[in-house]
Amino acid sequence: MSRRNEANDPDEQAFLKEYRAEDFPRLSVTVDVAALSTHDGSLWALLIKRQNHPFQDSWALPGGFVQMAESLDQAASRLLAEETGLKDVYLEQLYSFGEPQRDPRTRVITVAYYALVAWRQLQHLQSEGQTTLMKLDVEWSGETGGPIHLLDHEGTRQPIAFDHADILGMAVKRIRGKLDYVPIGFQLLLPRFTLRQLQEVHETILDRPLNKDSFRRRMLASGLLEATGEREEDVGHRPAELYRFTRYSAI
Amino acid sequence: MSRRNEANDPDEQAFLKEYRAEDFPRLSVTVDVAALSTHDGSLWALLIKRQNHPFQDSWALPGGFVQMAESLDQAASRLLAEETGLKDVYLEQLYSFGEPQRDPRTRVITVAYYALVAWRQLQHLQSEGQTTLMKLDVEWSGETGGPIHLLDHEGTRQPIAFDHADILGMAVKRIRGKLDYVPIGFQLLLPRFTLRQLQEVHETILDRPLNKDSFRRRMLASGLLEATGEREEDVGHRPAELYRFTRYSAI
DNA sequence: AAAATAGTGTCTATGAGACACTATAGT
DNA sequence: ACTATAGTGTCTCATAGACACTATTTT
Repeated sequence: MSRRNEANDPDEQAFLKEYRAEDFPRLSVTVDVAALSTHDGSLWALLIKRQNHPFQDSWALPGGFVQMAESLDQAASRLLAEETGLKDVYLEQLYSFGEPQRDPRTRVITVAYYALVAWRQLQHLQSEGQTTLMKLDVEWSGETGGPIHLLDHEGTRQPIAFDHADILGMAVKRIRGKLDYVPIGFQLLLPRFTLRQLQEVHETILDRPLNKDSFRRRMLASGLLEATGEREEDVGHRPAELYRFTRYSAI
Repeated sequence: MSRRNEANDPDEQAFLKEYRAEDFPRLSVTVDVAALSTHDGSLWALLIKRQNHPFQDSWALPGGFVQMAESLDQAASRLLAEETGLKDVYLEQLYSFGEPQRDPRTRVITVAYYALVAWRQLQHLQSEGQTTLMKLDVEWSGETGGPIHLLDHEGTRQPIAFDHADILGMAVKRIRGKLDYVPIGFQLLLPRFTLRQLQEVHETILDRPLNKDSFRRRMLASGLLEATGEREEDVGHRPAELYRFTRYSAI
């Protein structure tokens, strides 16, 4: 971040004293987080059932108001932790949504974030009734974009609050594009993983099969993987080598 | 956009009537636009000299407050037109900046946009004193990212207001990444252009030389170019074919 | 031994870079 | 004719996909 370079100008001090923030339009800013995971060949998102109007009983992303003294990143991290208990996950700003009527209560602009979480890290959350994991039904291929649908465990479509279907669609579009040149697949796996598991994560995100040989070569040539010398256990076939990410980001 | 699906629930109507927006934190939201162009092997940005504190006499991006009834995209388009006269340009949301102290007056979150404008379209603006074009000095290569510096026509560094050096840096990073798979180069050229001009735009954005043969093949194979049958004139060497973009976005 | 997946070696197709060559304008 | 750049043809090299083959575990 660049920093201010004229902080002690007395002229400026006088100006700031006279400045009245109320003279300019002020509106609400929220942060919403699309926390995504992969499991069983599908993308899943963490959602919260709305208890109140508007969109009562619809499903919404965890999120809330940005406080006056916190940055947007801090707000995203705080709100995700407060509403779902998730901490220390890969979190990145996605896009800001600001259609005037997106919230019927008042003008609210939301800065959307997405998080990538290993499925195993979500298992203990699933028991708590407040937050639920739901499968994403993406009707478009590639990076076309557009809203997605939510499917419950029986495969029934569930209603989504506000424009959160657009936010989730944007998150899917973003991670599909990013997967080609940034190793985000690791964020969806435990620290030690097999190449097959990594390939499954990629195939789930991209929603298309990948060539096994080429995928192996590409990953090993990337220099981002490190063989641990350990192997899978109890797998009913030849066990695969376990790898780790050499620059496993602590976040 | 998804739309609301429960608009006439009387219970919800009652709820909305009781809702008081003042009960929640409200802050200022602005939109800032990094309008970029290419010329003479460099990237240029459109800047406005600040007349008032804070950052008096520093250079700032065109921008301003989002009005209550307009979308973010509309605000970006309106503010760019109001402050620079530019209309109908390629405009896309970039990133939202919300460090608590980024504006010393009050808490302001800005949704940054970037615009791509052909150099020729900027020529008539240059005479007006209020807005100025300045060369971008990007100290990092590739998509590393980071703030940039402004250079005036004599090559002297100029001060940048707020965190606008970060916004400009983010814009450069974004268009470098996007150039590989989205044909944004056309936005920086007139409707008819030669392959050499298109290559120069790419080289300027990426800040590295590109292979001529490979570039030609790639562009012609993309299916996005259409030969017009016309040729350059008065060029002092064999004139090149003029091409047009087959899906020239009207925006 | 059978089943299942891990992992290797090799051939081929494709695209990028390099380079030599021809083409066509102005001077 | 000379200069400068446009545009073509071809060779090589790197990488992805395809496929055959071997390796190693559980049952």
